[in-house]
Amino acid sequence: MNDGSLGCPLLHVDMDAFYASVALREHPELVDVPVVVGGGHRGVVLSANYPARRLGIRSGMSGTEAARLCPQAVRLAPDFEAFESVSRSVMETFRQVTPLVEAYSLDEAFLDVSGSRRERGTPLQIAEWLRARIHDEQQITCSVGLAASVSVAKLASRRAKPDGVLVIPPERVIEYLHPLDVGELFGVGAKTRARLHRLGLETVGDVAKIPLPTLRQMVGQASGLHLHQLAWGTDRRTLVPRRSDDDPERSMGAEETFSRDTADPAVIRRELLRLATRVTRRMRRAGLSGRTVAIRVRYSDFTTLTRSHTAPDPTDVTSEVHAEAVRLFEALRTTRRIRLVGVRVEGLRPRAGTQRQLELGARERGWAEADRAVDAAAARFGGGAVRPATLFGGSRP
DNA sequence: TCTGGGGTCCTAGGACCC
DNA sequence: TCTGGGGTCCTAGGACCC
Repeated sequence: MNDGSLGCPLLHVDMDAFYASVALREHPELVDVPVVVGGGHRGVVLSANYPARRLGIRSGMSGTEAARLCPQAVRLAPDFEAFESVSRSVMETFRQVTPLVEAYSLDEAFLDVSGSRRERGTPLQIAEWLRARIHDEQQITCSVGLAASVSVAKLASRRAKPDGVLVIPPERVIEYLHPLDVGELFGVGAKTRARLHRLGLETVGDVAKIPLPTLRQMVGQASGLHLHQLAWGTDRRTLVPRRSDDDPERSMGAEETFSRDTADPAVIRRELLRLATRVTRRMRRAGLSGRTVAIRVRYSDFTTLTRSHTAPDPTDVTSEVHAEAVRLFEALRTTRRIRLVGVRVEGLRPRAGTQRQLELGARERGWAEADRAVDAAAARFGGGAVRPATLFGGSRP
């Protein structure tokens, strides 16, 4: 059977208004009214259902603006445990079709079904089967783009939304791509789009016609080549089936916007401790440690800076990461009001067994043991059960 | 009382090494 | 008395993605 999808074995599956759709399963009476997930005090909209979108509400928009556009919209708090649980189930459904699944985010995945034809049919048949399964099992809809390359499949799913499928066969890629605005390309955001427009390049076709060396001069070596390939639909990006132990996360971080800006060093140190605790706990759970500690500081005027320090040895010890974060912060010698702080550990690698433990002095070994005890207690009694003493009693900033 | 939180990758300059 | 020239690491910033 040839339904036109045989040359398009790469699928991009994208859940429609994912967080809102999952949240609405618990509130069927709200499906036809505008609903927004997130967007509380100082927050942004994480997801909006289609009635809300029709009023101009978009994810990423500030809650204030969403409320202005639609004061009567119902606001629901995000339930990430529910989102993650639905996401895991959906990814499992994908893996029934092919092991080549890249879980790109909670609500998106790339699938390579080139090896599934004999058992499962054409790519288009597979796409429709998946859409039906997900709808039956999860009561949410998704859209699927099919193409010969990852980036074109990604564009196709966007065009298929909501609740649709779009096949872009290889011989139609150019005619499909070239009239699009450059900003539609995967990887071209607002800044690059504006820059390209200023250079007279408005459509994908405009970019395609520029000689590669000229393009590279305009936007840099790597982005130039990438952009050129995207514009011709020839990018060679392949699926990354799943991060494994050989390919761990490269960094882990946590950050938080204060409910009110603060210049109080004690409040900031305490927040750095909360964040360091969160980050290192996740690192230890994943068996990772890292040498570089970075902090991020956003002032009330939204200017943002980062400072980092790389130590000779990796660590996953809360007190060490916190101490470095405080050192970096104090080196700023700032008295300005601060909106957000963040802590991130970079250069993560699998923890080298007990090797470092043997080299540690008694004091450090003590901290590492204390962390493990805290982790164990947190695992039994919940994340908030055991905290450093300085986190008790202090009112949340 | 505009503007979250989690990430990845690239660039550019300086240090340092061979 | 030669404005070499790679390569890697570190730091800071920026763009982008969901």
